[in-house]
Amino acid sequence: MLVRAIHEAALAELVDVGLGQLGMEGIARRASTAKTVLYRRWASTHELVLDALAQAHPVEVPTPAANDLRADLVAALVLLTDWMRTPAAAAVSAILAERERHPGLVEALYRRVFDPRGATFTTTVLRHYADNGRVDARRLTPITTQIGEALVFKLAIDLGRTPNAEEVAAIVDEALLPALGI
Amino acid sequence: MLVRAIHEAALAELVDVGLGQLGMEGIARRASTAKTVLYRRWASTHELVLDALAQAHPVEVPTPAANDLRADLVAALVLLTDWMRTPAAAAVSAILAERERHPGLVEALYRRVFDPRGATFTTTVLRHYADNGRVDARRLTPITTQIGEALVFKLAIDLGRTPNAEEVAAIVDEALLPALGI
DNA sequence: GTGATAAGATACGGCATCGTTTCTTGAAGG
DNA sequence: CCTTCAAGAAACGATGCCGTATCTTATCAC
Repeated sequence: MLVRAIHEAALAELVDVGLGQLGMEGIARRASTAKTVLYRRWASTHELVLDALAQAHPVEVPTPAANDLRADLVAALVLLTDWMRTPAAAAVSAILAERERHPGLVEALYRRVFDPRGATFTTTVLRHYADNGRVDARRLTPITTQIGEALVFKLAIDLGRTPNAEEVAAIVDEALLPALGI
Repeated sequence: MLVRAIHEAALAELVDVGLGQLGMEGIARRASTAKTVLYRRWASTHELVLDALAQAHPVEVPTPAANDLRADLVAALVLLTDWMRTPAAAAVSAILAERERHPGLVEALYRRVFDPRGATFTTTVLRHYADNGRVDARRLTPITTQIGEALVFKLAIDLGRTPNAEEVAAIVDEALLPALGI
């Protein structure tokens, strides 16, 4: 489908040249179409990108097994790293990087893409175990629920690549579980 | 001094328009000088920005008191949040955001600005206490030494502002100290 | 006072993108 | 077969940045 090709081209172009250099001309080139076609449908590159992200494959949701906290946490964070390797994630990070310069775009991104998709990765797991009494609910603070994601992001920045399964396991063992009192 | 004004203008312009839109023309406008002056000294906007960052005020170094681990960790992270509020930090984040698109620039940034400045914030403190035997040295892994910084960055992203002293203290109490076995 | 140097202003041709307009091509539906 | 509508191609004037060249002005050293 034409629209699908344009969506993919928009995200790929965004990742390649960055939000600051993103233009209809470049997207049209990459999609092998004419920019007339783009202007007929979208008023700006920002709207086009938001549309592309809204149509992108949704993120998988962790399904806790309820009897192995450590494995469920690792699985949730591996889901996160898997998503981080998708083109959509690269596009999202290119947008979030420019939060200061385009606050409206970031806000629209949350409203149209993220908010309709519930909670974050480890939070889903942690709430599940807290409901079962296997984790002290008082330990679930705005800090502790972010440890896993925070370290995944930090390692991704420092290493220049997304953490692998062993590194994710180390995050769970060395940082997350201790903070839960385990 | 003229060069100083140009350096400040370069960083301010970078933060305002982003690395993708950064141009000599804009920097010259902001510094109230002529393009000619810039081209006489610097070959590209990237070199100019690197120069500006190398000249920027260096980051303060934590000085552990050696008898209060918690207070020293909080102080180290507060130093980090203080630095994050400087124009230089905003410029650095604008550059790191485009790591994928300008790897050479990021590499030069590390080589010319960061590497000459030793270790990170909490690491300095943690190594100090490990040397004194007050912290189990085996607990100092590539993961645990990054917990503080990782959560400061994550909170900064999620909140859209740099964490305050109470939030930093919560990071230390709820995540960092437990991971150290305390 | 004179000479040297850099700041600063202006203009240049070249080029790319902007958003729009016009026209051609092509495929589907009746 | 023929009509219709969107895709696609090409060109438009406008704008702005590129990097350079030219010329004037201001500030020093001597």
